This record gives sequence, C-alpha cells and structure tokens, in this order.
Amino acid sequence: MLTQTSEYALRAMCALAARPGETVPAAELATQADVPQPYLAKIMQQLAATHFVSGRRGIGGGYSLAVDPRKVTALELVMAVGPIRKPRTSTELDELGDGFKALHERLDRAASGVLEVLQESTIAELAQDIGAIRREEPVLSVTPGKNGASRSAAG
Amino acid sequence: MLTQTSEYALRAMCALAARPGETVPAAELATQADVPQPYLAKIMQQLAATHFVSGRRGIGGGYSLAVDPRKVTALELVMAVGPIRKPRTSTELDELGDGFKALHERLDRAASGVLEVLQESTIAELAQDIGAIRREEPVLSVTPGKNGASRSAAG
DNA sequence: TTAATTAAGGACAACGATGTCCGAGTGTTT
DNA sequence: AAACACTCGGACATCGTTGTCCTTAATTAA
Repeated sequence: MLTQTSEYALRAMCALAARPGETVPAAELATQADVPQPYLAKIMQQLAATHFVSGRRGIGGGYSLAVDPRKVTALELVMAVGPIRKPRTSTELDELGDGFKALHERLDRAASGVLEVLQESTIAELAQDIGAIRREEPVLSVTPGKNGASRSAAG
Repeated sequence: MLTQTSEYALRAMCALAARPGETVPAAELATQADVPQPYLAKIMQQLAATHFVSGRRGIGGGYSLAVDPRKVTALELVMAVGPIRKPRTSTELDELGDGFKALHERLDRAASGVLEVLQESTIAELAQDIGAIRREEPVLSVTPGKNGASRSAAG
C-alpha cells in the first residue's frame, strides 16, 4: 500500500518545505530526511519530472519547492512517486461473486482509511514541526584545513 | 502494507472456513477464491507450516481447517504469510529527530487503522457470507464418463 | 577557457513478492 | 506387494521495487 519510496518522498518534501525559497542540495536533504543519498536523488528526479520541485545544477544548485505546500496533499505526492493501490470498485466486487463481500468490504475500508489520511494532510501540515532541524549545522565542509576547520559542533 | 498474498490467504481461508470439517483440495480452493492455482498451493504451504490448516496428501486429500475460525483474526493470518509493516514505536521516532513527528504520526495512524480492522475481524466473521458459493457446482470432473461423476454437491 | 560543483539520466545489483514447475508422500486398485 | 492416481511440499523462474554506481549535462567561480 504505502511503499518505502513514498515515505522517503514525503520526508524529503517536508524537509524542503521547511526551507521556503531556499535551494537545497539533494545530499543535504538526504541527511536531514535520513534517506540513502543515491536513492533520494532518484526520487527527487521523479518529483522534478512531476513539477513538485525544480532542480538547479551547478554550484549553489539543488532542489527548491515548485508548488505551494499548503495546496499539495500527501496523497498527490505519493501518487507521483508510484502508483497507490486503490480500493476496489463495486463493479469489481461483483466479478468475484458475492461470497467475499464481508472480506472485501473490510479490506477496502482499511485501504480507504489510509487514502483519507493522506488526502487530508497537506505538505505544509506535515512539515509544521520541522525547523528544529535547522538548529543543527546543515552540512559540514570536509575540505581539510586551509582556512582552519571551524567545525566545533557542540556550540 | 497489505500484499496480494495477504488477500489471497484471506480469501482461501474464508473459503475453507465455509466448509467446516471438510478436506478441500488446493485446486478447488483456488477456483473458489479466484487465486492462481500454483500460487495458492504455495500460500497453503505457509498456512500449513504455521498450523492454521493441515494438509493431507493422496486421494481424498487436501486442506482442512486446523484452528477455530472464530478465534483467529485476519491479522494473525496476514502475519503468517508475510511480515506486516507495523507502525513505529515512539523510541524509533526519537531516533530520527523530532522534526518529522507530524508526518510519522499520521502515517502510523493510517497503518494502525489497517491493523485494527484486521485485528477486529475474525475469519468466521469474514466468511459469514460464504455459502452462497456452495450453490454453484464446485468443480466439474473433466474425466470423460467412465463411472459417471457422482459428486453432485447440491444435496 | 578551465576547473569545480551539482543535478539528470541510465545501467547495474540485491531483494522480496509473485508465479510455475517437478519430486515426495499418501491412498486406491490389482 | 506392486503399480498407479492423486495431492502436498519444496525447488526453480519471473517481475517489480529498492538501492547503488557511473556517465553526462548544466551552472558557477577562477
């Protein structure tokens, strides 16, 4: 029903929604969203192809939001990265015969519950608690010395 | 979340629960539950290994219920054929940082909804409507004539 | 222009879910 | 007992998802 990719996409999108206007590299998003970096890159590609984010290459590049997070639901995002298993139509139920009505009713009700939760949740709502992660240093420059490593994290 | 195998297992188990005491071949269950025959065989194996059903080989063999359908929940059955994705514990939520609380709360709520539906449904309840399928001829013996098909089920 | 940085895109590997097949075991018949 | 028919049980193949890697393209700084 809900795949791993779905959750990765939601986390990354929320992390991005917490930085409105900013262009964030995929590597940084992967760190904040706790997603394998190469795989998140793949997911971000899909989100860029479906115009949820826009990617910019080169120095200072990265991904930035291309939509209003208050108007995009979690369901739309999940559908963008992969087809979601929708509950059966009543027509399909008839095909199987009437014997499994009780079973299919319950299964479909469970599936509908998941869809509703996703439908009712906007990206902005899901990302509302984020911002706490901004307290930490985003990414540490690993270039050795030169101007002196100022990476004492415990501030 | 809920895999195809889960649904197959539930349908087959319901079909079996509608024939208490009987030993039904996997092929017949596959027909009634509308599941690919060779694949259902594999699922029935798992259900036999987990002692939900007991298999008997040879002529007149098949599968029979090994549990009380009123005391087995759909959740137990689903877990028997494959691990189900359970909601995160609050401890795991802390590991990821506090930023994604709202997101994970909703996702877990959706997952919990599915679990609850499965938990609240016993096999007996799900199979209550079955029996209608017994009106139809179960499987037609395709062996031509000889001693004549004496297996007219409609008594 | 050259070098550095970053996304875009495709090829490849690993894994589980799904689907198919053949051998082992059981009962019937001779 | 031996041969045979029937059915389960485990091994094999296929497919999509998940995850990694490498090459290419675009953008910026020097």
